[in-house]
Amino acid sequence: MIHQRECPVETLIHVLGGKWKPMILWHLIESKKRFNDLEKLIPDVSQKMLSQHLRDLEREGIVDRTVYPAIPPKVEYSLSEYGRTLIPVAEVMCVWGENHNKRKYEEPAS
Amino acid sequence: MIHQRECPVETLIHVLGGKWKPMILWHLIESKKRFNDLEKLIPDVSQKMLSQHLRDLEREGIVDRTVYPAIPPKVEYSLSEYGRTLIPVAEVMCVWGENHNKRKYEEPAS
DNA sequence: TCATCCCCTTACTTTTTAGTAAGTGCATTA
DNA sequence: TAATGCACTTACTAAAAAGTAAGGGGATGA
Repeated sequence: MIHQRECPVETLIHVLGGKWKPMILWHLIESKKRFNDLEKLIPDVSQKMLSQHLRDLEREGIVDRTVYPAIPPKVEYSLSEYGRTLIPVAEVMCVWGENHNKRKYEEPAS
Repeated sequence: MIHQRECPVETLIHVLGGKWKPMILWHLIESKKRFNDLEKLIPDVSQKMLSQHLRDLEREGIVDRTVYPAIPPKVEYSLSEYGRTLIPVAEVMCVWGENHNKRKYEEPAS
């Protein structure tokens, strides 16, 4: 039975690969956030992209969305239990990325 | 001194994020390959994308390109020493990605 | 009464990425 | 003489991702 639609590395890249997704997750690691909070924390993101990426992450099970029936609306986004399994992966990626940036921008002559 | 142009997770995604890059690297882990070999190993890639991705990876220092002055031309691509530092990162990504694919395609009811 | 707050969605445009098809150069092979 | 092999590049088209701007709905505060 073949269920694997793509290379697993690509799968992860697809999950994390939106322009703002790493930033969104970064902020959600710290604590749950409201839509408005994320807008302020990620100054250049548009509402459209923020909601699109949040929906993507929700669909993948990474992010939980909690709606409080109130007016004005209140919605909270948080990293799901499953989403937390991404943290160590992101850390490894981060270390490599940091080193790569250093290599590119700090030691161009090496 | 601020040299960091982007979030390091994005940096890595950018390096690995072309449609065929993970596949290219996967094949180069095993052994060096010629352009032609890669074309055969990755059946759906076009020559244009293959050479573009190889040039990207070369520019980032991941892949070494060796030209043998012969006719017909002979060019070999291999993972650089530096490129090998990506292997453990890719492994971690792979494990998460495999699990995610399983979750999506094998246990949709959970 | 009007603006404000919150959490979005929709329509449209621009930018980025990928795909398609054809062409290049030179030696060897048929 | 013509086709083949290798490693590409170029011009053009299509598809995907992102950006921009505007709207909506209903309570609350000025």
